[in-house]
Amino acid sequence: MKKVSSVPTFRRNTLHDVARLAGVSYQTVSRVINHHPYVSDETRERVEKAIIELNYRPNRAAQSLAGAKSRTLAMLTFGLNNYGPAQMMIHSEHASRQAGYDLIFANVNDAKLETLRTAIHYARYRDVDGLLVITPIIGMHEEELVTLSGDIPLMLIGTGLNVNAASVVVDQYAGTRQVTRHLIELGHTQICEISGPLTWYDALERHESWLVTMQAAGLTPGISIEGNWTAESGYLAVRQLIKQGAKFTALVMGNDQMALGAIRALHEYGRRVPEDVSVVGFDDIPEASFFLPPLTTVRQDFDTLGRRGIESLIQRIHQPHIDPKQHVIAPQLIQRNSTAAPPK
Amino acid sequence: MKKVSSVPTFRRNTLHDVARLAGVSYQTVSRVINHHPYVSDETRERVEKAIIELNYRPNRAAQSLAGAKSRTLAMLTFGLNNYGPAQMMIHSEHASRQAGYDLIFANVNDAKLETLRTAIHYARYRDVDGLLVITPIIGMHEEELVTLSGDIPLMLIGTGLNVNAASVVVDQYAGTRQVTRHLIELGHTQICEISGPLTWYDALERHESWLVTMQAAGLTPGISIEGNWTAESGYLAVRQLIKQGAKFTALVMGNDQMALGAIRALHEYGRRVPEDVSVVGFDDIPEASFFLPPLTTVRQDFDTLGRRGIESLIQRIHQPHIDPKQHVIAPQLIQRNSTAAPPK
DNA sequence: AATAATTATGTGAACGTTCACAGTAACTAT
DNA sequence: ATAGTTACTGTGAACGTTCACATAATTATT
Repeated sequence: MKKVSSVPTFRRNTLHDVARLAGVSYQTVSRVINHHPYVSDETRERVEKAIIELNYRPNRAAQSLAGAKSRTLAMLTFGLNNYGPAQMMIHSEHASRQAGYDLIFANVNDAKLETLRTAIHYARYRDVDGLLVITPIIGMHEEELVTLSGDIPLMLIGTGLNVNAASVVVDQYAGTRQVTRHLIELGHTQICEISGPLTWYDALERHESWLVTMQAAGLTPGISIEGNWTAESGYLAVRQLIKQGAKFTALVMGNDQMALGAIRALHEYGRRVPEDVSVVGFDDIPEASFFLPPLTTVRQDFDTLGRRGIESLIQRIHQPHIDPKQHVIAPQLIQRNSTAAPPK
Repeated sequence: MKKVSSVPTFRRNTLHDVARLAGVSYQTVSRVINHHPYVSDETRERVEKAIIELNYRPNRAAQSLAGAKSRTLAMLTFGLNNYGPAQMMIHSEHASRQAGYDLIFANVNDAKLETLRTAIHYARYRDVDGLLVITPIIGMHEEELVTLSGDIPLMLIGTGLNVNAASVVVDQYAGTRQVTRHLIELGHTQICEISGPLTWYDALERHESWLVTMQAAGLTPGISIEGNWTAESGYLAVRQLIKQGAKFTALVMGNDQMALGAIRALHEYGRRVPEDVSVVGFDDIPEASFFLPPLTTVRQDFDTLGRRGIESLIQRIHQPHIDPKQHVIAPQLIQRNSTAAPPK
């Protein structure tokens, strides 16, 4: 004899069930759900009671099919392996759910137009109400994204400053300016930089900011080497710097991981941080304060970035006619012990 | 005069459009999409051509509403701030999409039954085909989850060993056994442990494994302190250990971040790693090889964990009658330079 | 050769919701 | 009193798909 499943079959309650219990029509229930005006207080209360009693929740598929909002947002992510994008995603999910929206993800592995086109097309068929795209690298076809998304409200996160689209970004210039000035004020004049990959907005903007800040202070920028965000690339770059006999008393690193690699390389060559060389990072990952020594860095508030992105997107959904605006978030210098005055 | 939007309205192609172009009924198109038998090769080809020409993609909402599979999986995550859960999520997303499923996320902030009930209820209304739940902590009500999920195939990730449900886990016992034996073989006899929070399976199993391995080698386990996965907790715990005069030549840390904190604490007290004290971590985060010194640790393959989770879930969807099975993934000892023979 | 089984295609209904419209009752202004 | 609003509620159709069933064409079986 076959074993019969004892799992109770899930009976979905519908508008009609609620309507029956409340003694109204299904349409009235729909109105209550969607906060329409023109429902009497008395009726609303009765319906709300029935909704709670039946533990009713609207079927998203039906809502979506009936031409209403799908209450779903799509997020296209790029570079999820990196701390920044991953953090943005986590915080976006949170903000999204809090606002009553579902969030579906699609991670994009390259920035080819065709890949993006497919991803957006997919989102359209999903009937999403809005689109959040993490565009950290240059050449992610921002203009085409705007075109492709068509009538779906679009929001970019972590894109370049002054990109002409609705977006939320951190002011990388300001971050690097602060940290570079900090080094200059300590008395450093020989400052090298190991940047992130210059195909990334963040890296390019930090690099430019470092150059500009140095020049504004009347200093000659030291050597700059391009890394790839990993600790290893920071390690290798600093070794290279030392091998080729570069003179420096401070290093501006592309991010915290690269700073970690730099510290290790310096250690191997017997250069103490911060006594011989000052090192600064970027991001303020949770571990940064436990490096040897604790790292001076720039905090990017990914929490705010993700949350603001979602909030602005939802606002755009409700008020599509307001002109796209770029929200700029200020980063914050975090002084710890990896920076000090240069040796005499 | 009102400005007219120049955005071309997105005209969704439907089954009927494809049917018209191919000269068949909509039902036949549906059959082709769903790989039903009983479609002649000639017809199938014609329909497939029409699908490509119109760039047709089925509307998920309609499919879902019509009672078919939704081709959507839901993932309930817990502790996304931690490296492990975040990695699992990223890799699950990837595997999921590769298999043609959408993945929606819901992060759960506590393990209360009520919270879980809400999350699952939500997934049910979403008509998901399967449910993937990250259950890293003890008391996440695994049995209730099985009940609550009812007829929706359920898969747990990162839960306890020997939990009686379909699941994918890493063998934490084996990991800690390897790393502890490694220390013992180097000659250490005084080994302390700073564990992760013992409400987590991973932490508890590693703790037990450390105890058992020590005893099996005829050694008395040193002091054990409970931390909370953060570098800070590792730092504080080691300071406490030193202050209370504990004798140890090796430390088994709950994870890599905690190991980082431990190294810093030891450094502050002038104890060298590994000459005076050996330190081991767990996870093998990307930065681990750039710690000072590079960290000996245990690699957990989160890639495989996430991918296997999705694959097994999809398999369960297709073959629901196969008994739930626990997949165990072996971790791997990674020897670097934070371990050495104890001082004489 | 007739019947049954298999293959191939089509038709109507249903899923659970919103939209457009049609009412009715109550209140306001003439 | 009468028409004109305004507030509230209800009815039928539609969204794009799959399911259950019906039918037509072909092949297998007796």
